[in-house]
Amino acid sequence: MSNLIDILKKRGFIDQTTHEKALDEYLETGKVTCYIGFDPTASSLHVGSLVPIMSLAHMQRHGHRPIALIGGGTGLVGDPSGKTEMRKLLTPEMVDENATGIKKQLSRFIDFSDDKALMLNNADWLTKLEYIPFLRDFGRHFSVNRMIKAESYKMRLESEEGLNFIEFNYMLLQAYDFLELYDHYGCRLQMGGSDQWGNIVAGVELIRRVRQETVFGITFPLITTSSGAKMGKTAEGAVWLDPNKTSPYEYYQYWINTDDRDVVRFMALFTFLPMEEIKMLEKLSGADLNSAKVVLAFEATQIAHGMEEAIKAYHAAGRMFGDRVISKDILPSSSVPRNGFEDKNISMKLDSNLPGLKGESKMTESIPHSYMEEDRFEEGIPVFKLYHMVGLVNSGSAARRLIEQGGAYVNGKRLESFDYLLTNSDIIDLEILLRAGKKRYHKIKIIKNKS
RNA sequence: GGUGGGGUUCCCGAGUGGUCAAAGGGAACAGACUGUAAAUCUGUCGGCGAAGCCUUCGGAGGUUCAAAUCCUCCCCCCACCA
Repeated sequence: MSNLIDILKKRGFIDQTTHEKALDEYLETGKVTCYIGFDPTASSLHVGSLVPIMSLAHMQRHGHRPIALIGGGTGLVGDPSGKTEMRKLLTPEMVDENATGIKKQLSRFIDFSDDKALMLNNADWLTKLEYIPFLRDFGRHFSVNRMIKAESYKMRLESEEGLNFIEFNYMLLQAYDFLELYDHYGCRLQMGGSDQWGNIVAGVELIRRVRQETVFGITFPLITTSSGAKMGKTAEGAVWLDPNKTSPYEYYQYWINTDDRDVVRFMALFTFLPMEEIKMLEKLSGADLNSAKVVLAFEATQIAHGMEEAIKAYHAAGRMFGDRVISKDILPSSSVPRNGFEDKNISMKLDSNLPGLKGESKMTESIPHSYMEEDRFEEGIPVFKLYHMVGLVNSGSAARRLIEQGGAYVNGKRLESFDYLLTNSDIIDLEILLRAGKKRYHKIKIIKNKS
């Protein structure tokens, strides 16, 4: 009854499956092995990859063995599926480097100890393939007539840019991956984004042809925000899972800014909270949803960056935007602090985790910040330059615009002129708080000069 | 290899000698309204301490008082033909 497919379906993970009935039965047979491929196109995964990651985590939680397959080999070719443009070819060095980063991140979501999950790299077998034997053994099973009809190639076939041969090969390689994992790890289920359907089916058919066995595929829907944007994109670019590329505070903020219409859907996809509780959120509307967004942000941050970082981000947000009391009735399973700063237990817990620092001072570090020496303010610094320096805007011109449009605040006070001179008198408790627009903050921490 | 069509600011896309930092749209940013939401309206949207100046229209040269626009060579993409 609590079949995994049902659960994934309810949480919104499933777009299509191959032979659903047989797949259902297969998943009931006990511990099964499934895999998803990850492209090593960057040194970090981002929010857009969260659906596959979470689905592997769900698999593991239900006693199955996930394989995260790093596409070190396929990354050398580049998947054209659903892409309007050809991807830049990666060098082997880049692929290796990126694979390392990705591995680290996946470990936060999936437990790789004791072979409870595996991390493999298809470079291990793909780079050893020999052209002629490969063509003879596997190429003959692929119909070009069929391939060019595949939805995943369609966009490129119809585009100006076209599709070149190396990319056209991609499908064969991914199909071969599946076969390899089937042969060596008994893996009979491949999952992936909806753009992977063609590649997955190619693998299913290859295995049927060369091994006379049935294997399965599941695709996830492409997750977009209600405003139509791809998941995980902001003006600054992707929202990364690597805390050095996107800080936990920014990560938390990303989720806080979720569209009202997406809260329930995202909660189901990106947290592990029980569906019964998530369902209850449907009753909320208007500003009440903001409490739910706090829980969403907290849970998502906790999963990706750990409890400490989640709590820090939560408190930082509370200081900047005001604390929000979250009723116990909302998502009771969440361990989110529910009373803002009043929650003594949380504060104490935090203190004990951070030896040598008082909870509060450590917490503020969550907000983007930088350090400057006190004597730089002796003669004063033009405020628009400072905005540029700390990266709140991309140029002096942008800073001027921001200030002239009334979007810049220093220590909570709106700036009147772009060339206001910041001096010692603007330093409060060794800090200067810069704000750009409604919700971007940057804190300058002053380093006292030894006199 | 041949023929034709293309490469414009973040993206799409107009512009065929000066009035072009380059129409229009999208994205983005700011303000107002709000709930750190959406929608809407308004403004901004290459750089420079901003007067004016500097850099930009695939790349390198050239013609011209003046080039995104004309000429030469090169690179890349697409279509058809081989």
